[in-house]
Amino acid sequence: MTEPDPVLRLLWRHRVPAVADAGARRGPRPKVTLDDVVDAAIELADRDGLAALSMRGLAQHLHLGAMTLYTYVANRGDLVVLMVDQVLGRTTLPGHPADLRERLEQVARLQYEECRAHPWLLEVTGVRAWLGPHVADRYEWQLAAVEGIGLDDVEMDQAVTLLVSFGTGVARAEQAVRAAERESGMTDAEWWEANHEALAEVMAGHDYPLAGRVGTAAGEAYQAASDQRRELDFGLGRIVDGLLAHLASRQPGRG
Amino acid sequence: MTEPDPVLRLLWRHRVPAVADAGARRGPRPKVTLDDVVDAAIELADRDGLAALSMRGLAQHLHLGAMTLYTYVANRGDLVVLMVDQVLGRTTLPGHPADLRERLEQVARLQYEECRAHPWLLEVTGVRAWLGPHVADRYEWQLAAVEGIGLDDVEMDQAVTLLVSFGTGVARAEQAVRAAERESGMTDAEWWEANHEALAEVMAGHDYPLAGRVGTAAGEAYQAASDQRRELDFGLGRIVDGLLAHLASRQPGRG
DNA sequence: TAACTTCTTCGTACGTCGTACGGAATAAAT
DNA sequence: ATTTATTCCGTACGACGTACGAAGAAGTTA
Repeated sequence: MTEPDPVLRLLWRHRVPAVADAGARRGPRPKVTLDDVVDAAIELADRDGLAALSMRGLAQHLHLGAMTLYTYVANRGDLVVLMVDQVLGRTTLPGHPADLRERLEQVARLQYEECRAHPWLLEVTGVRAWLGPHVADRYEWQLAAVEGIGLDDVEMDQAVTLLVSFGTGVARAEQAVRAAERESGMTDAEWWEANHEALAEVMAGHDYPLAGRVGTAAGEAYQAASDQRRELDFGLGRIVDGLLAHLASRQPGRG
Repeated sequence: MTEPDPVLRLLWRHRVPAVADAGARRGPRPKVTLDDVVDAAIELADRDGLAALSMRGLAQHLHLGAMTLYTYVANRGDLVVLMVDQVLGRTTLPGHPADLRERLEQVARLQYEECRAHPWLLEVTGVRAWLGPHVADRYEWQLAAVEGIGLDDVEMDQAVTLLVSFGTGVARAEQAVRAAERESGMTDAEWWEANHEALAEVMAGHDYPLAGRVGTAAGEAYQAASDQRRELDFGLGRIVDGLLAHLASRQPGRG
């Protein structure tokens, strides 16, 4: 058996009294708080993405030497863990509507909006679930949306996962477009303008009847960036239909 | 207007005759082919993940100097683009079953299996869609599964996106667990063994009735790694139910 | 007051990464 | 034989995360 992960104490620092009131401590007064560090990291990640968040850059933003950050956080991975929990804590969780459809949709839409507001959440990988207080709060809130509607425990988890992963997926597709634009420095339209000629030449003799027709239609429909939500609406409609039908098949007369 | 992206010619190299038959060329005979380079990169990414794939490591694997790779590929990003298209080309696309439900499910399951076989696909970001021949083939194949079932063009794209992003999402959740295990060097069970005590201490006084109950149930159910597919089955069942219901509401009597 | 302890701050340095640059080697074209 | 196009690759630069240890600040103790 190994030692427990020290990041746990940091994650729960605001809810564990013994950690919160540090009392009189030796050494120089810290220039900033851990909250400041994590907030600044979130700010930079919001602006430039998680990959562009460097320890040096963060330190400079806080007017600190690079290595000073390591008094607050053991390593970059732990910083990301703290960022995730802290940013989840910012959104106040709305109450669950009485209408079941609205309740289920809200779970997915909240996830979608949060990933839109903080796209770097989509870049986070390798993080053990169930770590921080706000992550736990969030899971509890999500489960409350599907509590008492006729699902067993495993199905509750599956339903939440389905809704959450769909909201995340739509946000990810949207973010992929923006990431490609940022990386190449040109919008989709500009890329097409610059490449459609070469693409036509290179694809000469290869037909994609469906992809050509549908891709064009979808491309035009999604021209207005705000219309990305149509995909969210469509998929969410189908998913919730499916979930409600599943419940109805269990205990007819409800829902 | 800027120049067309040179990676297009590389992507379509096997389908454009003028590119394929290089003819007599000057200079030393290349030690390897571009296909060799990309195949080796796929092999390394399969083993260690995309983040661990370095140009130096790949070059060493091919018994080349590090900078030699740049005669085959302009930069690492282009290499990843080529990897994606090339790995998609490896899976032979099955025919579409007559049964509509099976047809829809197959789209999602193929995506899931492919992401399981090549988890680094989940790490790929910022890639412009619609680039390579195999990506185009794939999109065409996916659309064929939903062609002629009563959806308009935009809905066809939405339905495919829904199925594909669900398959990807389940694979991603699965991969997240494996990534956390690899990164921390301990399995979920080992992590729990080492941390449940500290976690209980730090969470003292905070109740998560639903999360505790459901998380435990889900954790036990998913103990056997193969049971991750239960989530795929559940979600896919609901999604396809919803899609079929949507079609039925359009033109009753079909399905 | 002086010594000790503990804590924060941070400069230096190492090994990694992608890749810009330029030169050497090679083979076809002239 | 010379020119030209191409492959190969050693060196080097600026980023990255972070190990290490010194310098200094503030509380504790003698």
